[in-house]
Amino acid sequence: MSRYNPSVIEAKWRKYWEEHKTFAAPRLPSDMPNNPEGKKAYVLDMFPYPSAQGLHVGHPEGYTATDIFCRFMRMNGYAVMHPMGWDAFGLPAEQHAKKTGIHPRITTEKNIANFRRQLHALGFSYDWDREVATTDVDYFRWTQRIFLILFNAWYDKDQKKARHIDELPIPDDVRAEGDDAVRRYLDDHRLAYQIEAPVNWCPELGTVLANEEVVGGVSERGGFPVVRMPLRQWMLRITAYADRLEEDLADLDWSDSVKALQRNWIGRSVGAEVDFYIGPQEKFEDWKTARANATFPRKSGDNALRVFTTRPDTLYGASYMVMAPEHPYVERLTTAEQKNVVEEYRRQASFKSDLDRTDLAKEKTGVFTGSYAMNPVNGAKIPIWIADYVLASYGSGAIMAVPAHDTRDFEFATLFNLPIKQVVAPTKESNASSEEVALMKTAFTEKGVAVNSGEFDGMATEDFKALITERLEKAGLGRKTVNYKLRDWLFSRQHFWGEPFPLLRELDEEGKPNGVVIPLEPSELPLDLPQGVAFDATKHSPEPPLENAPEEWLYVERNGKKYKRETNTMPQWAGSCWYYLRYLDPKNQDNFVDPEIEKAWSPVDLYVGGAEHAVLHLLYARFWHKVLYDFGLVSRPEPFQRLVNQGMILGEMEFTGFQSEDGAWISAADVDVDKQGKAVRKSDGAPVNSVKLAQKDVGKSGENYTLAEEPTIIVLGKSEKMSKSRGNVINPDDVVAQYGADSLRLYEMFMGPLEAVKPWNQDGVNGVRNFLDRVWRMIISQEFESDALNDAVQDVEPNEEQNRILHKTIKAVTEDIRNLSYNTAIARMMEFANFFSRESIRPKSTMKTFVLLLSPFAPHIAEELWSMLGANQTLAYEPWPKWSEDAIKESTITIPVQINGKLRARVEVPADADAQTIEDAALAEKKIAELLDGKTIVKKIVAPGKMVNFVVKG
RNA sequence: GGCCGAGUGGCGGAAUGGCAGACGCUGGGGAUUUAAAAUCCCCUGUCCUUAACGGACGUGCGGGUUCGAGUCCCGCCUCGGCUACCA
Repeated sequence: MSRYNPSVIEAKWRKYWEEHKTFAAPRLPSDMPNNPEGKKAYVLDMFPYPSAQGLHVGHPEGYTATDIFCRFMRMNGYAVMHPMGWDAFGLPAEQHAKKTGIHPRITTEKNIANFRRQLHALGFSYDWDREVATTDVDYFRWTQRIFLILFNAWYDKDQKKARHIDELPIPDDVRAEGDDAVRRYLDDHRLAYQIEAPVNWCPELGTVLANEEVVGGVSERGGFPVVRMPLRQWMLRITAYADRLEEDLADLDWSDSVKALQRNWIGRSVGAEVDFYIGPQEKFEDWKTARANATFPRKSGDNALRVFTTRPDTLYGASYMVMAPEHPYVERLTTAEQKNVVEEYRRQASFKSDLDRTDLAKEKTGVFTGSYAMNPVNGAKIPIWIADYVLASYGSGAIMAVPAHDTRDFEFATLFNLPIKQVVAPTKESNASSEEVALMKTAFTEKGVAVNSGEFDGMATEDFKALITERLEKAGLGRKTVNYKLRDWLFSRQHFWGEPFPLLRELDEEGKPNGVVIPLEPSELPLDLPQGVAFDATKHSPEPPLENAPEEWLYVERNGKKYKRETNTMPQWAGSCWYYLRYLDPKNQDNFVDPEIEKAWSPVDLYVGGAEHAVLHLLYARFWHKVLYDFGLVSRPEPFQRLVNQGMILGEMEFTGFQSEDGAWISAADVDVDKQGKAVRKSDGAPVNSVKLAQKDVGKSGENYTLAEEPTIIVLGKSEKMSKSRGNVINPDDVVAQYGADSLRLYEMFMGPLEAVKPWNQDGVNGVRNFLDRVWRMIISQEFESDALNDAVQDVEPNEEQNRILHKTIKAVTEDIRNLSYNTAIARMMEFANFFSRESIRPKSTMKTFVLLLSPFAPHIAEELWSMLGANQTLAYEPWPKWSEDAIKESTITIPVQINGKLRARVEVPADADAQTIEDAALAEKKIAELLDGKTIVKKIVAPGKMVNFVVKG
């Protein structure tokens, strides 16, 4: 074997690693030989959804990055936990079942087998004995167990932690009402609770869709109509953890941008709740007196409409109020004259999807209820409207509108001719033009100084906010409140292919659920999905498919009572909320993870995955983890210490030119897109054809790409997301077949920084393959069918220069791996290979060290070269090479000499030369002397070891 | 609209405030070869200039700080991602 042949050596080494269980992680880090203090690295990839399409080049990007890190850490003596598994529940398998009748489990297992084969082919150092799939009954048994923990928990706001529901104090008045009231009270406080919530039902697809699967009122896939209808749903009380989820971000090694994303999503805002009086006008003063003698009530009561505002300082400017169309007070507050319009408006609003309602392009809408409220601070009588720009699900579902200082209210008030009253004046520091503000041309939303606010005039916004909140609180009219954008988590899906809820719903004599829900005992788990459920493509109701489960599964009798199983299933997120724990102890039959093992390996030291999971998955998993933490089931409050998002890999750069019907080129600058999304000529709207161009036909002029032949014709050059429809998808299997897995791994890491978005370039794969070929030739003899080392590889000590280059390479590669700067690490190794390929004597020890450096990146070729260099076992646990600073030091260095900051010459000086020596050398340089002749040196800057700069005059 | 990120050769990209463009791709030239593949060597930011040399300009735009700015500060522009009436 004289030529580098990846297909042979890659298969060989994969087999070796598998047979020797080279990458098996020990039960505990300290179980590993020579690791008494239990140094460990838990390195985790976001596990994939095993789609029918198979692996995509985006997957190996993150997986290679973590694999390199793992291999590096092993060689540094760490016990490494590096598992892989499958996030295998999901709608595609269920849709496939509807079309073909094939059970989702069969489809899923087939897809997993394909993914597993593809990942194996890339030589990742996973401990495959720890593989889990969220669809395994033995796995979701514990997902169900954790759900029971949530179900049996309430959140104690004082202790700021979850506690068992048995410890929830029951108020006396509730207890007095009897067992049923107590039961309802408990259910209202559980971390898992039920509500009626609208779902997106798509009759055509026969399924309920998530909000993100509905675009513009139709399904994302297929474009079928979607209707919203209320359905009983399970919710998880993630909002109880909002503050902790936000605060605990501080200690995590995550990028600021992901932290910011999570903070925005949680959306904490501090403000005040304020009650506006809506009772009979003559009783206003009585009401105020009553309120002043009591504390601010938990609920507003029938005589008041509660609002949330972050700007209580603008209370004097409230000129109307708005309720969400779904607000419970709407009916009561609608007068007889307004009844018809209000009802019609509510009906229209109910048809609109969340997306339609938030379509900002659209004008605001709303109707007057006919009623008025009284401003608690000045008794002003203001009209109450309903409008869908106010959301029922945020704050109290109603607002006080201050059009002078809120852009949305301003728009609405302008449209409906409602009064606009200025109560905040801009200061000198304000960005807004005071002229525009004075002319009421725009809302002034910044901080400023109070005006038209009675006794508070002249106060700065922040001071006024604090003061008025305090006054309102004393008067029983309001209180300081914190609100979150984060909503509770809708945790049920009307799908078959998900974890069944371990819950039973009690039935009354007529066989209807009576509202009592009891959990299964842990000993009754797992609750598997039933056999023999027909996959019906023509489902006519949004009821869950499990409603059609066989009766022996669906109905249960217990203590003489009849129960029906919960037929909703859990969302796909559920399984991914805790998989990192199961990997640690995947076969445990008594617990989801042994606490000793959990404690030893936690937390995940490095977690790598796509940015699309920066919010939901990570927030949900952190939430579950904190619940487990509150119950002492995990040892740390946060699961993922360091997080890195790999950037997306785009398709190859594509050039597009435009031609008119007669074949004449049209510059892209003269092409427009018409309403149908078709390209047309700007001047006359004539149709235009897009033509794909080869790179050689394209040139560049200034900022623009142009036709090489006709530089006046501008063409478009762009890299797009890979997609089947665009036809620019790269299949990793093909790349492996053509170049080898090591080349694919190396290329993906060489493309650029891990976190950057980068376009694919097939020639680049060829480039790294050339590098591996060169490394091979550097060490292995090129003689036909020879297995020998290259004659240049000899058992000698490296000379000084060779040694310096070796140590520089060790240092650079080591530091780059620590920073995950793999692209530059590879560049340094290329320089090494370029240098040593030209050396006629290549010390064997140097070659061996280099092979170790290369091994995390290209493990197959490295193992092969390692064995050719004389080893008889894997290099996976060889000590990582160390560098010596002394070896790197050069005796002389070249220093740039600048005059007025411009490079004019270079001088050679001893590496440790002091400032004076360097200055003298610079002044002695012929060219510098010439340039300085006749000039006055105003200043000399000498940075020893770096540079010299003379500032001159004249 | 808000938040985040990015603008450096033909392309991907490199550069603790100190020699801009490492490394790779592409393109060009040469060596080797009967020829090709493979391999090896040289050149490859723009402009001016030379026999050789040499010089000017150059990191999206405009300012600033500094002896010195791709890097720091202020103001813009463009592109990408996320988010979207959250009171």
